[in-house]
Amino acid sequence: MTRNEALVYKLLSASDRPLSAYNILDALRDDGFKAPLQVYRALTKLIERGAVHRIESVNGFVACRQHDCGDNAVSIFMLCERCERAEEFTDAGLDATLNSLGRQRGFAAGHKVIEITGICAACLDEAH
Amino acid sequence: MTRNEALVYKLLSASDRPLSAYNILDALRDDGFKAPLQVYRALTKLIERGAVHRIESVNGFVACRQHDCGDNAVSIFMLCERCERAEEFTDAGLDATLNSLGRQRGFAAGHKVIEITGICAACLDEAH
DNA sequence: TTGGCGCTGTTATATTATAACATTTTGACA
DNA sequence: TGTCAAAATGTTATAATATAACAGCGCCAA
Repeated sequence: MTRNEALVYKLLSASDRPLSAYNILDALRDDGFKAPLQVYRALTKLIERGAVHRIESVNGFVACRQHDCGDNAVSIFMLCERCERAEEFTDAGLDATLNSLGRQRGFAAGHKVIEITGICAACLDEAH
Repeated sequence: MTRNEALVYKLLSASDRPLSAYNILDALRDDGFKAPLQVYRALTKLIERGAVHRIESVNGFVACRQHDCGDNAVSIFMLCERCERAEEFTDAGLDATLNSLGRQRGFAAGHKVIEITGICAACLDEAH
C-alpha cells in the first residue's frame, strides 16, 4: 500500500460515514494532498483491492468493514438519512438470489450494488 | 404532466438505455430546452411520481417499465456493460428480504437501490 | 380581479470526476 | 551497483453532473 493509499484508507477507516473525494482531499491537505487526482487514484486502487467501497447513492466512499471483502458476496449498505452513517453487511443468500435472477434472464452478473436509505436504529430511538 | 415533463418522459420511454441529464438536454434543444435545470426539474417530478428511475451506477435515467411502479416493490436493474441496455424488473421476495434485514437491525428502510452490472444475454450470444 | 402557487426561463456556480503530460520513485535483475 | 521499465506521483486543465438564486408568467380559486 503506497503512502497516498494508506492515508486515504486510514481516514476512511476512522470515519463512520461515507466521505466524498473532496472531503478526503480537504482532510489530507496537511499531508501534502493538493489535487483531486491524488484522491481518485488512491481510491481506484483501494476499490480494486476490495478495501474500500463506493456508495453510489451518495457519491461517497467507505472503508470495507467485512473481513477482507474479496468480492465474494455482495455488500449491502444501509444509509441513514438523518445521521448519514453507513452500515455494511453481507448476505450470501441474497447474493445467490441475485445471481439466480440474472441466470433466469441469461445475464452474467458482475458487480452488484445494494443500497438502502432510511432511518437507523439510533436515530429512530432519538425520536422516542 | 407538464410539457417539459412529457417531453423528457417520451424521450426516456423511447430509449432502451439510460440517458444522462445532458443527453436529454441535447436531445430536446429543438424543443426549446436550453438549460440543465429544465431537465432536472422534469426528472425530479417524474421520479417522485415513479414514472422514471435514476440509475445510480451510471448517473442516468430510465422510464419505468413496470405497470406504474408506485414504490410498491423494489426495482432491480440489470445493466449491460457492453451494450449499455438496462432491464428493469421487480421481485417481491427480494423486497421482503431487504425489509427483514433492515428490521433485524432496527433500520426503517426507505428507498432501495439494486443494480447489477454484467453482460446481457444478447451480448453473450454475439460472442458465441 | 387579485393574489398566490406552481411552472418556467436564465445566469451563475457548486460538486464530482477525468485527461494529458512531465517527473520521481521503486524494484527486478544483469 | 547500475540501469531500465513499470508504477506511482504531481500538476494544470477541463469534462461531466447537479444545484442555487431570482425574475417572470399563467392559471385558477376566492
